Amino acid sequence: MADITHWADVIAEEVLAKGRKHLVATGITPSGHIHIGNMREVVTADVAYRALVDKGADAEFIYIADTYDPLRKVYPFLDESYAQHVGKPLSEIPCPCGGHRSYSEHFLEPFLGALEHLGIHPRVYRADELYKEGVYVDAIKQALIKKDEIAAILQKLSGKTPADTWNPFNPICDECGKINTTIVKGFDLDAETVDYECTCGNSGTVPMKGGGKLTWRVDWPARWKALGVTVEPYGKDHASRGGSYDTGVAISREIFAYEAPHPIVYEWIMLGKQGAMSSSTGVVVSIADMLKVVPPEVLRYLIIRTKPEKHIRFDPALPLLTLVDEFERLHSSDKATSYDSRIIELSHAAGLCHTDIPFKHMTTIYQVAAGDFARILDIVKRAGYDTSSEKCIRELVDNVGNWLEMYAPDNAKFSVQDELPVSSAQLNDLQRAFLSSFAAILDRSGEMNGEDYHNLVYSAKEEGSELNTTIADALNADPATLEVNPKELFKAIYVSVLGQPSGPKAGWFLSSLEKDFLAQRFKEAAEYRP
RNA sequence: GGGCUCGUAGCUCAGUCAGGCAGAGCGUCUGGCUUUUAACCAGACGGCCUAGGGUUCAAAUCCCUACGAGCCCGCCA
Repeated sequence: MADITHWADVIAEEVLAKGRKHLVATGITPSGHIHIGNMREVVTADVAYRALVDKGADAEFIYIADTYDPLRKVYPFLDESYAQHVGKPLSEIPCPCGGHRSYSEHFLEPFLGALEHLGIHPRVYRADELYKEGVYVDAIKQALIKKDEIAAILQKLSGKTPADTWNPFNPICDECGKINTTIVKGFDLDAETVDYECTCGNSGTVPMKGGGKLTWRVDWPARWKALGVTVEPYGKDHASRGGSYDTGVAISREIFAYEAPHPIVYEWIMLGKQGAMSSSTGVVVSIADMLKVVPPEVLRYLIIRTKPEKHIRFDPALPLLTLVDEFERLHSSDKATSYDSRIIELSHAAGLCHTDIPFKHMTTIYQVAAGDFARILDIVKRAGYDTSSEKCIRELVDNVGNWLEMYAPDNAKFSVQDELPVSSAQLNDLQRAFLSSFAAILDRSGEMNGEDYHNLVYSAKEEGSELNTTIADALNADPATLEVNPKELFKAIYVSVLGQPSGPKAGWFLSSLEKDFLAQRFKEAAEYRP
């Protein structure tokens, strides 16, 4: 097999063939909790951007929050009082929680936090600010002048005739504040103003600067031109023939004399067995929810390893562990192909937290420490992991804790019992002898790591070993005929500590607990005879 | 009614851009081993690359058609 080129590098090569200077853009409307499909959009854009930079392009990456779009309806998560705000630009509506300066900011802030989390650092623009600063004024003039041409393009490509009163510019009414109830009556290119009438009965004049917004199908190409966008990913909803990319290409070329950006069409992310994520079916996972359980690198990996035009299936239960394992294995593998390495490299973007603690191991540590961060940190230190970045460990701990709570199957869970479990009464003589001998050795030994514990348990069946000899003495048995099944020994450990017959991999598990606690507990269990 | 994308091992998918012996991980099976909340090591099995046609010395790859799956579009991102 010849060397495989990662899709991001393929895109970068195609784009570079058109020129060296590039602007990768992505945009999302913060009308509600930002959807996971949008995560794919920004990760895709970020990766394309990084690939371009890696190839020596003079590239920039921007994110535009469409804060000037009107609120479409009172979403289920909104109070009924929001009915009065339907039709107003999101940036001009009060925040649902009262803690942000506007409605759009309420949803934008956590999303920007998520971007930071994922190591994605675009220059952020807010559409309302761009309009208010006048960035769109030239495009607005062109659109107003060439209204009929635009209408003709829309009609030709999308097949529907715009209404007589249709206009590419939607003024914001001074009176009711709405943007979707106004009709343009005239404009003045020198004064840079637009006259309108509103269905609320008001009429007036607004400045082109911040007085309204271009309709979506015109806004998009206007933005390409105004900002110089050359690469942009978008969901397949825009990719239909006659869809907004199609009309955007034509409007951009014919009205604004600007070549449309290189398209990257991406597919949706499907959730587990529930199928496509969609707000109408209620199958929705917010980015915040996703980041609660998935380390950011793994989420990037999930998206980066799959070509944009393919569905991604994401299952947050056990398959998540497989995904994390796969990532970690690839990450530390020395026989990864150049293709694998490239995927890891792109997943592990600059500014992203990375610890060397396996997710799976953390599920054990977390439960041993009952979620207490200070104790977790102690255990992690004792296990010899890198603890230089407490922040990274904190993130992993939060992911694991949330995963255990939200998605982990029961058989992945356990809890260390504060008191000796009563089920210890069932232990047989061999198990008791083992526990007391084990405890005695622990008392005398220094710190032990996972492998030490593992080896120590197995030494019980080796004739002549300290543990074997002690057990034989305790039972008054001949070491030569002593039958020791390690399985029973493990069971004794789990029963006395967890009150259940099985548990996490013993080495890791025991080394996560305090040695003195173990010695004490094993002694109690060995002597417990109700 | 139109359109977009996908179809490769039991599962999840690389490989298609740029044609050159059919690939990985997981699962399964076999052997080894110190059984651990999906142990580890070694190996094997596993494919009419959805179907049919075309181009070519050569097709999973390019072209046409059909079928299957998912989704989008009627100015509302």
